[in-house]
Amino acid sequence: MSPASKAAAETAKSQETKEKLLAGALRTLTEQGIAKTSARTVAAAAGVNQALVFYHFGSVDELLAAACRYGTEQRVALYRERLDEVTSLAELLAFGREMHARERELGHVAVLGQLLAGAQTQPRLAPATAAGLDLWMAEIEKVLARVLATTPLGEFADPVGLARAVAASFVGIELYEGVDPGGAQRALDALEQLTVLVAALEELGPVAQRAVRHRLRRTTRR
Amino acid sequence: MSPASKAAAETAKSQETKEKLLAGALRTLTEQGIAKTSARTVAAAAGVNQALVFYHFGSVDELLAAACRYGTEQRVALYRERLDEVTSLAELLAFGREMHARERELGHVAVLGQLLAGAQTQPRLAPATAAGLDLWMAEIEKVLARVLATTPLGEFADPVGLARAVAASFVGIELYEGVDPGGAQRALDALEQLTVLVAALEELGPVAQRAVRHRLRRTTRR
DNA sequence: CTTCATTTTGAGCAGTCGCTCAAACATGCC
DNA sequence: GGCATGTTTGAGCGACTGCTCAAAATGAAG
Repeated sequence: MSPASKAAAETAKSQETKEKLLAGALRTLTEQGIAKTSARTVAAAAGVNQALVFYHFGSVDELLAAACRYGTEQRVALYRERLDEVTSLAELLAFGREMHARERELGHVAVLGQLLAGAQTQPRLAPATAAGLDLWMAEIEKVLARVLATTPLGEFADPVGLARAVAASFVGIELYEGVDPGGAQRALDALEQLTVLVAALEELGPVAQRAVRHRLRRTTRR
Repeated sequence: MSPASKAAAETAKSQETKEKLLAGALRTLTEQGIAKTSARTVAAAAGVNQALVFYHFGSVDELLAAACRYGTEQRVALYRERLDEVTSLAELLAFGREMHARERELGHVAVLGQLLAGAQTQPRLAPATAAGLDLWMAEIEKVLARVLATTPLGEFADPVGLARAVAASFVGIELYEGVDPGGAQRALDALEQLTVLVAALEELGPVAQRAVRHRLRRTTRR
């Protein structure tokens, strides 16, 4: 019986092979890229027969979609407790630096980048990629909402939109790092400097803050 | 004689076919994605024989590299004079919005995204992609340097790093737009709001500015 | 018209792709 | 043991890939 038709009744053996394939897919996606990620290469990385890809997942695209969710869930679970401790912009920046350094080794963001690029022209990949990103979004939103609540001008910021911007920009810079590592580092430094500038507003006196607030309200009123 | 060996002596006919192939490559890359961009599909889009790809460019990768530079040069030339008129942050934002809307139709940024993702695992694509992006970087740097010079706290910003950040983030958000258009729009809105906040600093009095400057100097001194 | 370099063509090669399938294997129930 | 269920395997199909090549078409110089 093909597991694609019946969602229930997953034996332990089946689940084990599935996870081998998922891990193999992530490894292949990271190390060889989506161009060289095929049923055969993934199966080889997982140490199983290539026909199992279709037995357990139905198609390569569905395997990749499942791998995207699988990998993202792993990462989010890995970072969640640390993320929950973040309450200030400075802590968020520190966390971002740490995560970037770790992800550069592990290459999971590159996986999201590969899938995002692939989804542009293969609509089947889009839902899974969006879902994988949404897992990140939800976490970032929570942290941003918390951090913004403690910022004097935070009321003008949109945590949802900012979370999207942060995640998407992060993927873009990660991709850029592949062709120009030095330039990408400089981009990150510049963004951090910009964030510090925004954070500096916290130390402004009430008069100056009111001036900024006025300006913001004026431009927000479209 | 294969044009790959001799750079000079390009007849008019040869150049015409080359440009057909370059335009075909851009169209295919935009409409079908890098996954379905092959010698045959590009040649079909260009209306010529597929063997000409190898006669004129030597390989598919070199054709894509040339197409990246070709397309980017076209776009930069298209926007340069308008970019030269930009002198303030507000004008830069307006230009960004206009360019984003136009590129969303034409899809050239998506081409850069496709190549950027492809370059992660196909090192041959990396130099051309980086070069194509550098053409943008140079223009953005010039504008940013001009805009920052008129901003009170601009001395703390790095035009080179910011140009990288802007371009890379733009590509990331453009890719994200493919899987979640609404989210991408919200991301852009949030970034614009953030920029407005920075711009609001221009209206601060000298005392408040000195406070921000002090804070910046302290964190910059690592 | 002949000559000759340049450009174009269609056929073809070796390799990879997603996917299918019948047959072998494993495992627990009677 | 027989039997049924679920899992794994290797071979193979048609389609596509990058690329080569001999032959045909082109067009300017003599």
